[in-house]
Amino acid sequence: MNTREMVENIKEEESKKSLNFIEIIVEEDLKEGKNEGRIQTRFPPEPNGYLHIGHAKAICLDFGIAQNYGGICNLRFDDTNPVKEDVEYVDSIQEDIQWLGFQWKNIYYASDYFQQLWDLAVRFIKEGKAYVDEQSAEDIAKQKGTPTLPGTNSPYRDRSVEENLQLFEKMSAGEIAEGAMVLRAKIDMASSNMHFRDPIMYRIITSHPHHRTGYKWKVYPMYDYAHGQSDYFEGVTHSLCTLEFEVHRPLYNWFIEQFATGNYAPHQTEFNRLNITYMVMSKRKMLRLVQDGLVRGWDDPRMPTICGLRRRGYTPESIHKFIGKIGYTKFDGIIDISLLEHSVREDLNEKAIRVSAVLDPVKLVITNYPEGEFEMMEAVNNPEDDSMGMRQIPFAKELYIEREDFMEDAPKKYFRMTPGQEVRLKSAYIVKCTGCKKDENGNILEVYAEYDPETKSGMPESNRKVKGTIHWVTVQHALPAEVRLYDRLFSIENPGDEKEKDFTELLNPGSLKVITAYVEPWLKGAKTLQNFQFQRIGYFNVDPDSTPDKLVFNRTVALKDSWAKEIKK
RNA sequence: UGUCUCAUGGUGUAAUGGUAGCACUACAGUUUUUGGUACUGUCUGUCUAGGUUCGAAUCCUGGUGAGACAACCA
Repeated sequence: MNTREMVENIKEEESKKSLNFIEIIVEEDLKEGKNEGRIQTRFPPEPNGYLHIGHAKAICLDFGIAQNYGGICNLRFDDTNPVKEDVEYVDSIQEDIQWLGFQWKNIYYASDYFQQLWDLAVRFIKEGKAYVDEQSAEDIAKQKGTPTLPGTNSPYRDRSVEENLQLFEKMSAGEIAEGAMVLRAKIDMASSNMHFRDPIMYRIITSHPHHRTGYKWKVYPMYDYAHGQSDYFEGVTHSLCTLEFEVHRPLYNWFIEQFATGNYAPHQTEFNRLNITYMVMSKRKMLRLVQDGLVRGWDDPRMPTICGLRRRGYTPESIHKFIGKIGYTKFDGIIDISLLEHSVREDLNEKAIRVSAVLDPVKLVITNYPEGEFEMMEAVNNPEDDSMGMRQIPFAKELYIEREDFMEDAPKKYFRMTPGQEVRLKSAYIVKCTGCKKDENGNILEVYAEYDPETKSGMPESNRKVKGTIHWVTVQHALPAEVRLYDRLFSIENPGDEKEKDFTELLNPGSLKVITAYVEPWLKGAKTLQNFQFQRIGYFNVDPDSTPDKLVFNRTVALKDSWAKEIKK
């Protein structure tokens, strides 16, 4: 293929790649010359919890759009509610975004705009578009009506501008008790959109310090008021958020229209939020898992948090692959978890060193192998990638093999160790099983086999066709390691029951099993969070809990396993 | 008996009036120093009834179904 053809191919590939509906909107805006061809997005988390896989979807979009269309993406903390927020979360959010491989242009805080927002609120009051209400929260809720019934006006709705101004000043000065007054926008209590029924713009919070401004402010702006204005202040062109904010959009626009001048206005577009089968993904529930001690922390490998996934062994690339597969639409669906698991396998298959680890050991004695001797075998690190090289592993007379790799009376389709059958010991010799020793209850104590010295891996005779290959470690050299078998991410068995019952009752109870396994001796020096594939078992990484004396592995995900069914037949 | 939004195989997603395609799952086969990986194949789809059009998944109308909205949360 010549260069021109290659270029044509690439062009063709590019044109085949279909755009999602948001990219189409962006391209159209660009074509129409909106905002002078400027593209600006933001990722606006509230620092009240750790980022999870659902945020990764938003992050990939916010940062991705900016990257692909020559725009910028800022990180903005939506920190307008000091009751729930903390610097701990501010730090973890930054770490996780960077771990995913994204870098914001600027870092902003909604709290940076408190003065600006307050001044603007005063302007709203002066223009008769806002008023101070001193009813209780219950009364305000009652007057709000229901989605099918219009609301009624507050008795304080028609205060004079002067009085409103005075009261708002008092609220802001800390002279009014928390909950006693709020500032509301004066819109339409009969609107068919609940959010237009005089939404609250400011509430008093004096009981909690703000993580950045301390006790300086006594009143804090609400989301609907603060978010759109912040977007406007920053020059955001595309404000991307999830579907549940769809009904907020008219209000988002209304607030901006009240004061915006010129041609520029940010535009909100909503996409479907990420749902994965069985996965617990609400911040509230995740907080409970942490607080109730059901997990070891936000980075517990069963958590769907970014840091949990990282500790579990997920790579940033695997998460990108996953997000790339699910797409952005307006359809509120639920992704099968197998797509996520496939994405990690796909990535780790190319990166993880293959390692022998015996999880449920039974002793195999090579009866014709010299006593007390051992030799080093060369093992391929990764058959998918020669550049990952080879490693040396010891071989000796006494080995551990997987208990399930021996069957005394085997069915036809069983290709592993059974008396009279040849099997290959991975990277070593072909051996022929000769029998086993059992206790009085029929439990297998030892398995016996004879090796063929001509079949050492790499020698011509080793090319002999043998149906089965099994993994092994030597009794003498093998390293015991703690292996944490995480079934799945923390999951609920039956999401349908969620509303009826306490969700902690619905959690998958068997999601963590800790066992001791025997691994290749060189793993003692393995680095934390490094990924391995344990032959035929799954992908594992070295947990940060490991010490020089004790290796700890987490199972990232099991290998796709089709042979259990084969044997049944 | 409100407003907004959505509806393509089991799941997710393309086709932007012109051949319904891709991925996951499931199943079958080929290769293989692990039955993994890789490759090949099979099954399965436009919610419904009308209309516009030479032609509709796509546009229009009516049904049906699903989700969001009634926090001093974001």
